[in-house]
Amino acid sequence: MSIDAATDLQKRLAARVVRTDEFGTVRRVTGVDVAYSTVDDRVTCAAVTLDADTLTVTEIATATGVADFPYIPGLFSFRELPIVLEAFDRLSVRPDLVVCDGQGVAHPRRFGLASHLGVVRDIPTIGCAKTCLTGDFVMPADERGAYAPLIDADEIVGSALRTQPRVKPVFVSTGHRIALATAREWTLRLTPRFRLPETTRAADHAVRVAMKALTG
DNA sequence: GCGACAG
DNA sequence: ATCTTGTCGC
Repeated sequence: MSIDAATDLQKRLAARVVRTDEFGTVRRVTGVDVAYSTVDDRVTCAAVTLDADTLTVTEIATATGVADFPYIPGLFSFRELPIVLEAFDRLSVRPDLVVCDGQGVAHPRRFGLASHLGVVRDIPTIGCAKTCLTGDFVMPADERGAYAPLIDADEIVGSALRTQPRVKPVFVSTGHRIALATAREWTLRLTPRFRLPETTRAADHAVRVAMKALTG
């Protein structure tokens, strides 16, 4: 896939993103994360499902492959989505919500990894990134739950959300089938103790374990 | 042209 | 993303 073709595809698929709540009771929430090998060109993804009430792990699925698309800011999903889909599709139970380690519509063409995954699998997704890709924001107050709008081209595309006091905010945005305010609520619900959502932490941990099993 | 730039 | 030990704190 060429840069131009990927960009064109994003523009077309971005029109399918739904930014309002379109889901019922959330019983299971899945986190996905990808890790890169240092010894070869393989990438591994872990999709870890948690019980939404207890935040305990109920299922782990992993997949390993080769990343053929380069890392280009703005075209990130073309690099990670293939392996993410492989791991996600191995889950025996379809989750009600997915949290991605990356942006949703807080993206130059409003189509980050979370939106891409949400649209191609038609599932509610949240983008929760550790750093900002595009847009401007003022630093939210230093208290859990404080947030500031992330604005790009005069449009609110996400929120800089403080999940814990004295830590940097995370960048939350609609992935697919969820409103921004609801995405913030779920992010807070998933961060009772740490900066990042338990889903992301569980996926990060699982992918490291899987990666180490391949390497040593 | 210059600076910015998810993981 | 990854290269990377110890160390501070609950």
